[in-house]
Amino acid sequence: MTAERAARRRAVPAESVRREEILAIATRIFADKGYASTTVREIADAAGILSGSLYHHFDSKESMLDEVMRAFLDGAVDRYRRTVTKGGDPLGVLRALVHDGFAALGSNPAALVVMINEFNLLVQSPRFAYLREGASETERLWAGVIEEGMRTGVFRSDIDPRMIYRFMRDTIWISVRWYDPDGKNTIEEIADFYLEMLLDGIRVR
Amino acid sequence: MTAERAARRRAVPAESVRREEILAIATRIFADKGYASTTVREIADAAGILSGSLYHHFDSKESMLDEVMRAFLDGAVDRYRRTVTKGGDPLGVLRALVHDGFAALGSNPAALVVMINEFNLLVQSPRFAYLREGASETERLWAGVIEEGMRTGVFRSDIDPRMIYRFMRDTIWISVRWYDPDGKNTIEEIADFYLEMLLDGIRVR
DNA sequence: GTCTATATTGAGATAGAC
DNA sequence: GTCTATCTCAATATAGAC
Repeated sequence: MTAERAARRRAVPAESVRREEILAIATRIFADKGYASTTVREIADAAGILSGSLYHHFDSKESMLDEVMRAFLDGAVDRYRRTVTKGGDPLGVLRALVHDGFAALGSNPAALVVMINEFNLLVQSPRFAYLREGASETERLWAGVIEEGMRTGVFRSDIDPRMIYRFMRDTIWISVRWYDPDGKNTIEEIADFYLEMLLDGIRVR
Repeated sequence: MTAERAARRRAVPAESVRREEILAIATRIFADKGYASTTVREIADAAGILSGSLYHHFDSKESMLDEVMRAFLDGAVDRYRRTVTKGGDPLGVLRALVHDGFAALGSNPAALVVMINEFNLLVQSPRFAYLREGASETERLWAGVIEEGMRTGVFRSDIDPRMIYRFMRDTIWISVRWYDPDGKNTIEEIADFYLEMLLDGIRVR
């Protein structure tokens, strides 16, 4: 009942296909120009309607951003949770997590660009507090696997596991800035290149 | 004479200490809130003056951003150029470049945050075309060293050198988001941790 | 679900006094 | 070098017709 009441508070049911179209358009423009520099008029233009008509679908410009971020973060954290719950040897689980991260990137690059660009600004606002929670849970899941690998002697333990986690998270996420879906490497190949580099390094021994 | 004429075209000589103070303040606020979401009134407030008075020092809000980015990028590229010109074995040069990158980060974290956050938006504007040139020269310098290392058999050559470069550049730059100048690790220590990870990997063999 | 028309606010920037 | 006062424009959002 709570969900039903929440849905009624919106301008229109969340399942509308038109709504999803507009949201995808908005995400792309947010990614290209930055959220603050995007005007509702631009979004409306790209959707082929007038700016006022947007407010039939959404409460505000901020609501659009909110939905995009929530959906993307939820999707990513879900993947990580499932992978860690499934369990296995730390090396295999870490490999799977890296592939999860790149898969989330590939599933909606524009949404990830927006999240990376706006994260620091948004976590300061109460409305976007869930971003901090999602980031915390992700760190717990990833760092836990790295620590277990250190305990069982699979990973070297002379570097702070949380620092390793941060370097990994940032490296994977930020690659969305140069990743080209139509380029010569698939997202899985890039994930494997990264894993090669991460696990064995670039030096010949 | 050209430089003198250019200086006169500005509102006030570029050497003014007050000017540099205001620029540092603006940089910090740009980094915290994003350039587009920062108002000239906020900058003026933080500087203890009224917004109109800013225009005695700067032509526009965009001019402030321009000066910050230009100074930071020039400083970084200068370091890289010097290091590569000095030469040496590829492994040593790459180590030095990584330390250069982290040193640039440490020299002005706020400016780097602004550059990372606004880069994609700004390179689209003619005024900020120099960003693209700086990025290109950096890529040429770094990728050249990596390629030489591959030729001489120091680095593995089964991964595209430009992909290695991108992963490295992004990983170093983006760490400014969690780097804490008052934290327990110095910027040199973080650089060494990163080099350990990059060169030999995290897997025990 | 979209349009017309408009209310309202807040932004960057300027002119001239001190 | 800063302040007072203000211009001008563009942005989000709303109300009601179709």
